[in-house]
Amino acid sequence: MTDTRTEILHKNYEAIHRNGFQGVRADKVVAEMGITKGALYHYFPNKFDLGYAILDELLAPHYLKIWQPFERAEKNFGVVLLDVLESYRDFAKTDEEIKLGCPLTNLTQEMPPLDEGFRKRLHRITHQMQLQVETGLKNAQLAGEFKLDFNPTQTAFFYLSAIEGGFSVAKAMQSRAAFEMVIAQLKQFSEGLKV
Amino acid sequence: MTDTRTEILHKNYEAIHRNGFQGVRADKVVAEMGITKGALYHYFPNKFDLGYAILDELLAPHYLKIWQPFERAEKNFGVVLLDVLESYRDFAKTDEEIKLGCPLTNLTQEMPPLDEGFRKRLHRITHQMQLQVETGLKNAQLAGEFKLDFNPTQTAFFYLSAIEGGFSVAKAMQSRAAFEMVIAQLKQFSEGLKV
DNA sequence: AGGTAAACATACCAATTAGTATGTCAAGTT
DNA sequence: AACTTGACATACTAATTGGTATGTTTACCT
Repeated sequence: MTDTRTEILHKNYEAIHRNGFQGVRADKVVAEMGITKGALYHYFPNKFDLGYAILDELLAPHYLKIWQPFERAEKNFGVVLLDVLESYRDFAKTDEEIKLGCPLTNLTQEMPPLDEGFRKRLHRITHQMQLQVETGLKNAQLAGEFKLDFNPTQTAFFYLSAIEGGFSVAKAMQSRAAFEMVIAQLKQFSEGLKV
Repeated sequence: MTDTRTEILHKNYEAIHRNGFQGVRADKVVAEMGITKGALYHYFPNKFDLGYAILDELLAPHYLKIWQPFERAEKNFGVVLLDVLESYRDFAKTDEEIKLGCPLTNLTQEMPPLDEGFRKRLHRITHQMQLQVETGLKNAQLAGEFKLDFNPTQTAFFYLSAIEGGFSVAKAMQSRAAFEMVIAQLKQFSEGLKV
């Protein structure tokens, strides 16, 4: 059995994913675990710090890990891309996950205007993801994979946008097929970049 | 001076855009207008119906109008695309608007798991937007603009995803430049589709 | 054995929330 | 002139919220 703090983090992460941060009643979440507010406020001073911990300890590591393969891309850029896209597909493999959408995007829509702590953290995670892709693209370009006139920074933003956007549109449409189509198009797009 | 109901709609729309639906205190919003809850509940039976009215009367018409040019696209597809992208840029022309993000995406992340009425409406709006793009792409294809092997449905989803995703990433990064980069890439992508 | 601190539980509270019940007033309608 | 109706305002409530103050228990340390 996992320790209480970790379980509080995970259960509240799920609740946030389902209801949004503002929709979560943190004490009800822990009550469903069979414990009380006492435990919650023992480990976290308040609701926002609980949210920060979820971002720092769960979300950030998870997303950085998904995009990590890019950092080691060179000649094999195409394979790496397929890897990452596969991770994302795994990430949203059930219909329910499609309906809930991307946790990062969810929070990015909800929180930045409301809280500075969330804003900074979401900014940093997104920035790091973008850098990971950009690094991969640059390495691949140096390795001669891509045309020389292409712009790695722009392309990195485009990859991020298309994937996160695809996740979002799939949520709106409640259709995994929509997400798959975006992935297919993204692969095609990447082929077009090759030298 | 505009009538009270319309003003309630607009002011609450802004509040939702800023705080999310769950974050809006509808009575405070009308209080800032100088009126009271009496007026609010006179025109709308409850908070959700107010939300529905905002979707039906403000958001849906707005988005459908933005994407409408596609429905008349043929040989001029490139021009039409520039038109729509320009509308989007207009839509997010201030830094503040970038920071708040796309109202449609915001609500799409927040509401569908919480309420069926929102879910259906957001689904329908997105679906209609996708159809508009798809129609344009098909017409352009028939007019000989595109390669025959391309898939209009997939491409329509891709356009939507990239644009909405670009908006979302720009919000996370608090950078209009990020949005501009995605738009630039999308234009380039479209060039590649041409015959 | 006595003391201390971590890990919770219990009981409570002040503020806020959506929503309601009732009242008022001006503009038509008959 | 009496009556109705639409357009609000005022005052209230029941439920919920995040958060706190105060136990209690168990493990550990000396």
